Amino acid sequence: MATIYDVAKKAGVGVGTVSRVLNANVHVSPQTRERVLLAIEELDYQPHAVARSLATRRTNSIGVLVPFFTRHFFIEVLRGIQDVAHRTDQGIFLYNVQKHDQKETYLARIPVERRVDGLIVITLRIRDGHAAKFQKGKLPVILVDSYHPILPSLVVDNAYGAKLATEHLLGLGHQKIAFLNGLMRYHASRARKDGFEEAYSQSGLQPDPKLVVETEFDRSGGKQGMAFLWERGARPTAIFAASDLQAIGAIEFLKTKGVRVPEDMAIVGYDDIEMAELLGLTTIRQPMYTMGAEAAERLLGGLEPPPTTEGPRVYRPELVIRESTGC
Amino acid sequence: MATIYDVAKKAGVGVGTVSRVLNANVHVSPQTRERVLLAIEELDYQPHAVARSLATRRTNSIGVLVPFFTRHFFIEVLRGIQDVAHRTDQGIFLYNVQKHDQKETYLARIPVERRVDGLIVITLRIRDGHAAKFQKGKLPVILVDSYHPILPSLVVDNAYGAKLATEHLLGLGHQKIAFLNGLMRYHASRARKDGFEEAYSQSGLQPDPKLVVETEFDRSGGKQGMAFLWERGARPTAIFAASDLQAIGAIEFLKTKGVRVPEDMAIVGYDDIEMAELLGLTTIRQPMYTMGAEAAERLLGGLEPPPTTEGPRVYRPELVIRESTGC
DNA sequence: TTGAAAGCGATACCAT
DNA sequence: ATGGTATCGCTTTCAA
Repeated sequence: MATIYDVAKKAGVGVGTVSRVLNANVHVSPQTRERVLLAIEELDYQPHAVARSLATRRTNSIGVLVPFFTRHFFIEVLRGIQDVAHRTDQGIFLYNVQKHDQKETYLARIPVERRVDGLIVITLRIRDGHAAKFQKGKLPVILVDSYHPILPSLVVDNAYGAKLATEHLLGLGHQKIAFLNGLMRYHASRARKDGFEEAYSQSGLQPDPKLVVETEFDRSGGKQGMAFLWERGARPTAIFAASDLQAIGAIEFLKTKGVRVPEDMAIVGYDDIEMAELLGLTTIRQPMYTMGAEAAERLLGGLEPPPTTEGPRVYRPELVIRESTGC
Repeated sequence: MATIYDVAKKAGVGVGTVSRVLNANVHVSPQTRERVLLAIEELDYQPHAVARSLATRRTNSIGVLVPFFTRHFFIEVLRGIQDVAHRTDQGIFLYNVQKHDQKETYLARIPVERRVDGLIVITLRIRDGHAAKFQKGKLPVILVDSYHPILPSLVVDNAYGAKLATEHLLGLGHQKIAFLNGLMRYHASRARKDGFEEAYSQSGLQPDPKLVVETEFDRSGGKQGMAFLWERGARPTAIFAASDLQAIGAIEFLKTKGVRVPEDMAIVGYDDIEMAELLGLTTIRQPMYTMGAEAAERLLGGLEPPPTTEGPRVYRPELVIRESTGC
């Protein structure tokens, strides 16, 4: 494999000159540049990325720390990241977290290992200890769909999303709306609860606590949650589920009871996964691609100190109306 | 940031010794090892990955070149790769191809840039020129769901998959089976056509060419393909679609015609995407996770010269029977 | 067992 | 404008 020395020798110049040509440095005469370029061509030379990184102290790549369980969300965010990364000629280093301890080891290692110039953390919650280290350390970090007061964060307004969904249902004339929320240990669930209640109170109505249940965000969560409500005797006319998967699970359960959507029951999901469109599920869409792109842009653009006081960048989700709410 | 020199100084030893401790080299006395370990601890030292790579000429990471359009397939394969990569402490460098020219630039650059120790190419077809370069060059490559005679390849037996699907339908008594195939420029489509025909001929029947159509692998492809057959007057009793998305598109079209699945029409898809389970779609499942894991294992395990004569490793897909074929 | 020094392949400063 | 050389942070001989 040819090195910069081989090129220099072949072109009859010093390595410094070759480097200048490589880096589009102005201080090189057209003739020499030509000679160097020729030598590069003949040797089929390409600079060694690792050596270059060591010298420049830049790796030209960003790390993405991601939990695999958020497939759809992660894929979309990743698409956004990838687009701007590619545009700016940056590589993407993937740190996937499948088990909890992986997160810890990664978080401890990535900053010191310095294999990447910056890190985007998706969905994963960052503890104060790590946050402080990041802030002190020189590795820029940005959180997507996760929030920490001293780190730049991009979050979605969950309360607003829930409010949108609930208002939509209330606007349709529904008064008995079941709420299949996620578990309260997730911040998203708590925020969505607020949004749900706010929509109700603004309409002058009261939500029925008997129609609220908390389950896992997945399909069986929705199924079980709905079953639980049903057994309990609840007979809502509409459902707001905190995830599309929960909504789908609920629909599955309802089907066994002969309840049709949307004829007998209106339903709104959350996430706008691929299936939502297919099933005609009204849902809340989050700007995942945009968040990924903006995260990458901010990471690459400015490595300014994190704007601590600024608070997180908050994105507004939108309501996507489909057949499941009978329109 | 602490370097190995800081550690050496603090421990009162040479950098070589520190390096030996770091790399679990035997030639170091217990006492010195202790001292070094202590210094490392106190300085919170971690070796600089880039510098280490330059010295060892190993990056401890593998590249994954992937087209984003094969989302589900790619995600599953990636999960397999990630599992073994993590186990062997390797990083994953993601090269995503969204536009065609990206593939070319990546393929040209990755080998010389040497940012990774090996490369896994997913689904993308490799031209002879690149293949030859890879074979000559020192960067090990392995193809998943793609085949090139001089490169190690992991492929799925598409003919077999199609045969399984068709046999299933024939076994159910269907004689007029529509085949929504992919475009013939894809190898997969050609192989599946073979499998489709083989199943027929083994059963002593003849497929009706009027029931075969080639479309894109996506949902609208299925919709349009089915519409095309329908307009043409075709009235099959069953459908074999070359992708789940095509199957779903076909179902959507059929719904507009009042044709119910599976009552009026049996249907088999291909891929076993998430939605397939949800919709109760009988389909063909490919061992994606396994292929990813094996690809990574082979890449990391042996960097032996690619077994040219060996031919590709062929995986057998399996039939997953669900409600859409009325069982 | 250990320390010193020579790479690894680039960049960047300092002379010229 | 250009060449020479120190430097980046580590590994790995080579002596001692």
